Amino acid sequence: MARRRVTIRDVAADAGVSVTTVSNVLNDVPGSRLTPQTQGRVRESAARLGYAPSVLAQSMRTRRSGMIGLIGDQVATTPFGGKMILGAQDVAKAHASLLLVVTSGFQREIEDAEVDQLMRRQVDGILHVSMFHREAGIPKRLVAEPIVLVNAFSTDDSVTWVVPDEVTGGRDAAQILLAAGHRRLGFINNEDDIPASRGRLEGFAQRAAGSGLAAADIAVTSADASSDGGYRAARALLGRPKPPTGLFCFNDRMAMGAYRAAAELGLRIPQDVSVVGFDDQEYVSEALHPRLTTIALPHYEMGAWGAERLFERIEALEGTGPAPVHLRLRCPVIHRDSVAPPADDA
Amino acid sequence: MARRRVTIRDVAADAGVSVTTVSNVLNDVPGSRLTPQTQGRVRESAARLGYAPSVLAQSMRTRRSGMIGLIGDQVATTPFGGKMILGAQDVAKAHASLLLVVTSGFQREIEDAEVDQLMRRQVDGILHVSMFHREAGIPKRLVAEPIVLVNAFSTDDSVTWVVPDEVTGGRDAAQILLAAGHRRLGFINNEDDIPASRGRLEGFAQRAAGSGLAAADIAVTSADASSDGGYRAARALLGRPKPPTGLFCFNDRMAMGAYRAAAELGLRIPQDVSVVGFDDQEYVSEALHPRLTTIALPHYEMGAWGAERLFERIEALEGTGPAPVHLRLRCPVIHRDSVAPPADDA
DNA sequence: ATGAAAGCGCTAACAC
DNA sequence: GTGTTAGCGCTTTCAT
Repeated sequence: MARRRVTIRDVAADAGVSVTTVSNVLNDVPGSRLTPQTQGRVRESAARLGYAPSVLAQSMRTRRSGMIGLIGDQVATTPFGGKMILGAQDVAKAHASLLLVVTSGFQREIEDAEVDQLMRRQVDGILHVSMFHREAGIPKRLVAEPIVLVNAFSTDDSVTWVVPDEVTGGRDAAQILLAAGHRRLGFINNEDDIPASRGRLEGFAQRAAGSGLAAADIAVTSADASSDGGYRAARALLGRPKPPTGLFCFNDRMAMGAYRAAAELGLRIPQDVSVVGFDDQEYVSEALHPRLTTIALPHYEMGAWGAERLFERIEALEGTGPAPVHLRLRCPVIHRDSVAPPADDA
Repeated sequence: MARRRVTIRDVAADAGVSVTTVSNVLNDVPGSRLTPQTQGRVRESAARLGYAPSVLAQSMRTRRSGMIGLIGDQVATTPFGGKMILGAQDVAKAHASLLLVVTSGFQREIEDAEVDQLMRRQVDGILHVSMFHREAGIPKRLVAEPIVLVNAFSTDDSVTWVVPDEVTGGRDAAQILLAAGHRRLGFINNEDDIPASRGRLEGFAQRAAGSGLAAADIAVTSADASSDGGYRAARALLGRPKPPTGLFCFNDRMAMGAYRAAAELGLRIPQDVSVVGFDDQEYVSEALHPRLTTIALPHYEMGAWGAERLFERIEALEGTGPAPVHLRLRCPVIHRDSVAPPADDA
């Protein structure tokens, strides 16, 4: 991008005014009273010359780069990561900012180096986004800088973060099944002990217990969070003497396995078993047949909310910004075709 | 990120030398002969003070921002887009550069505005990446700037681009089936007339015809490129009197539908029908049962290759860069479990 | 109502 | 071997 740029000087010369004036009219600076004629002349020159201010030079003076850094563990590669990026990007755009995206790949060393890069480029703030809901420490150099955690939380209360509300999600899943009339529920959880599995279980168990169901009618198992894991667990669960008629799966992929298990057992969905997934994963929940009823993760919203909070802190420049906020964002229920009332003889 | 930065001046003062010396040491400038002692002192001061040069200031002087712009139609959101970004990012990193990612959402107006943003920020070059293989015009303001098209081609020969080699992919798909011994082939194509559907068909037809099969034994249909579309087409195809034993689907999602059709028809995969997909879409090709044999799209590689070419052009600064190159990148075959020899009585 | 000039942090001629 | 200095393109006091 070498070609000689048009600078503010060129415009000034062309309009026969000083650079100050050009700057003042183009940024319509509050205190300055320019005659309409001058303004007109300047704008006309700028337009005719195709002048576009150098953001670099501006940043240098104003000490605001108009960029926010987005550092993710792997975020760019994952289908969900993209949504968070998009949310952040849209908000950044509204604040005349751009996103500088870097990836750390979970390694602290790389993360530090990337953070370094971002700082050297004077980003105005940092969005630290995680691929999956987890706890995250923030690099020591970043405390005191504007930063917000997206899809991750911190035990350090001074940092702002947003995560999905897994508990309510689990509760909603149970509720969908209960509302359809199911009296024997099953939950196939992820065997990894992570916030998502813990939260979804908590919500599910809470709601199920609160429904007056006998403990024997609430089955919880866990398996590898994959299609195969879901298949095996569902196979076992649905093969029991009095199998659940309403099945909640930790995620859509496990639900995919459950579909296969049901088919092999001669069980139709939703006539014989109802299934609820989680994640609303593109190309799977829609592609399954029947289309999967599921709970969506609010990725776009988390990205957008995080960016919004970040700009708040940035724009409270120098001053003491707003107090840190922690948000558990509601996971929307997506009703599709995999839930129906249980068969009468169930 | 307001906090007073350590500048080169601070280091110079601390080390008792001039800023030039600091600059020379830290960038180990070729022509300059510094005593080891000076070097040591400077480095020590820099380290102790935690000095990190301002990339902004550097860019201003050197007229290189160390950033490349990545503009995508929707790229950040899609699972494949992430891979391209990652490829580009890795290469950028190797060139001490960062990616400025913007999204145009297919609207020319927005694209122009975003490009504008990028230019104003003095990106060193632009990667124009498409969500799916297509033809793309490049914004008029960008001719003459370093730019390369990723996953898109241009009829304008002066621009460098890279796309997947769909034809060879289609040929490979046919080859997999043929090699397994199938003598009745079917291809469920995407009904949209796009480079991917055209190319895959061309390759498939070519190879199939070259195998000596009777035209009657080569069935080609097309449908909506979704799970449902695949289902319907497969249902029709496999329901024929002498159905194909080897089925190639335009993409993995259609293959997903074909699995369902086969199941309903009482056909086992791969014993009764072999299936080959395309795209190697995460979470679907692996999650299907049996795991889907497919042709992968080289997204990461396209991103990386494109970035590499871009840096070539950028680094051939001012001089006449290398001639534009056009590449059709081979799509790797992923052998999994959905292909087997046809049953003897087939 | 407009302009001169300082300076943001750095690099690169050019002196010494 | 090392230092002085002039910008890169812009914003912002402070004069006038």
